[in-house]
Amino acid sequence: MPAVERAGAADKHALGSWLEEISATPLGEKSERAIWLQIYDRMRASVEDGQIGFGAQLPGEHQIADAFGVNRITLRRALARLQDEGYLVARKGVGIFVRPRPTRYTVASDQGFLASVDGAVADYSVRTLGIQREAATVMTADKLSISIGSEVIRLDRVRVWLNQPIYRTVKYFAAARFPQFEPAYAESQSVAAVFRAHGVAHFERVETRVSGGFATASDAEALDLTPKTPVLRTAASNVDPDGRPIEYSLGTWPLTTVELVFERP
Amino acid sequence: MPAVERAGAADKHALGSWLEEISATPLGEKSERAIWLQIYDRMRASVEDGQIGFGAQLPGEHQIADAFGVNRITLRRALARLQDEGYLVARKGVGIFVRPRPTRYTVASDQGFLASVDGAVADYSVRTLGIQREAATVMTADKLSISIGSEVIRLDRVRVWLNQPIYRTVKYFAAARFPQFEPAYAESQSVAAVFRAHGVAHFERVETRVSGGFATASDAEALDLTPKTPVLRTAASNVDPDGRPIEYSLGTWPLTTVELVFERP
DNA sequence: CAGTGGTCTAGACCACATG
DNA sequence: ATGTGGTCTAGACCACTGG
Repeated sequence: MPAVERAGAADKHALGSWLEEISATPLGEKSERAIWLQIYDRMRASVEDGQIGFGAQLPGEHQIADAFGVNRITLRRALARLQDEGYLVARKGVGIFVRPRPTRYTVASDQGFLASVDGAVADYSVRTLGIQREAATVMTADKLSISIGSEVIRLDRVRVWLNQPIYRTVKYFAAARFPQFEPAYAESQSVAAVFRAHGVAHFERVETRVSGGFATASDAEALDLTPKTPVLRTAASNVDPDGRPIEYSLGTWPLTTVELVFERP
Repeated sequence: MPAVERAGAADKHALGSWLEEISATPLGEKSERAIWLQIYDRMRASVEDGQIGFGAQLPGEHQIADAFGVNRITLRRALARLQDEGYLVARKGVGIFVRPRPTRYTVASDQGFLASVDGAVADYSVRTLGIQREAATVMTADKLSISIGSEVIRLDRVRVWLNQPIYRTVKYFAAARFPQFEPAYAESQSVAAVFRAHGVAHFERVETRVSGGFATASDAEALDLTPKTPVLRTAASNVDPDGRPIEYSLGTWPLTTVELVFERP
């Protein structure tokens, strides 16, 4: 299911003219700039200028390739790059869609999410993808200071901005520490509320690690991205006032749509 | 010029057998895993196991494709991914080389570089790519709290580990603040020493921003990467004890070879 | 079922670096 | 002059999704 409803039939007509417009001017010599890069330039500008709306479905690849007078493979290189940058999503068997993305998105990683966000708080929400109990792996056991195999709660969520997924987090908690996790979370959809319900009034982020990688299939599904697209990954640990770890959180962000800010307090 | 001298003629023979080995077992059904991914798996494992040494030149693309019995384009998808991950570098007109890369590389971004590094300090060094004076742009003027167009010093460097570039930084300083920058830097190759020579004994990092992008041509040259490969970018500001900005630093890191650590002090 | 994107082949020409 | 990687074409079949 698309994060944003796809454009209706009325927009389909508009897309025909969009394709005509964008492919009207002949492409330049390939010696100056590779053909696929020229197509990339035009399509990117077209998306950024809003000539084609968020959520709209593009014409088929064959059709676009024909309009530009290039081979489909050549066109696909341009599309691949636009997908890497989060402008487009390809859904196999369905089509290619314009992916809503902020031109730039800034979040201070050592604060709570809503406190650090630019713009209206009302535009943001959270979508819970899953919550389940499982056995602690070597990594989660280490990060939560519990024994391997003991029960952990795994919470899979996506932050949403204007109906568009911004980033995904998979959070781990020691089940023994939060026996009422599920009901408390169901009420509020808030981890901080679950903490409060268990007597943890404050918590603090002690460490954040940032690395890069490529979107897994589940990343792609959660973030409305094409699989294997490059992403930013974060790993963060939160501790309670006594310094005991209470949360280990893994984040995945589309590579080029976010800027993480770390400030010295 | 390669960062690591390429393997000599003796290794060329070894590479012939490397190719025979890696392509000996027939590829599986493409329905199970895409052919290019199967080739990617094998080549990556081969590089990680050290079956092919750092700096060695691979056989030509046509030759590798023939050995696997696949089309060159199919092979190139595997190579592209390996380049994205920093395992290989392609040099147009020359060949493809195994790129030395640490399996994982951890650096605490709010400390000095050498203080934060894993392993022997002696293995690390810095290579200065350029140092020049230019007019402050809107961005650098803002970050250094100086007026647009006033003189700034631009220092372009690469951090090197075991002869292999790890990351690139482009640093900006207000020229008025450091009149003796070039001679002081020439002596020590150290920015901290330049600061000390101008009476700045201590400085502090106040902010680091992390984002993602793709290697520019100069990034690729400095880091020994294939152009357009995904990278991590950092932007950091350092201030003197009075809180005045003295350095603005832009870093570029191969996407998957580094982990940045931000700790709460 | 028809249409989509994903993969693969078999060629070809080019710009580039090196000997 | 030769060999390299970079680009592009013209086909083809597949798996998947939706009506």
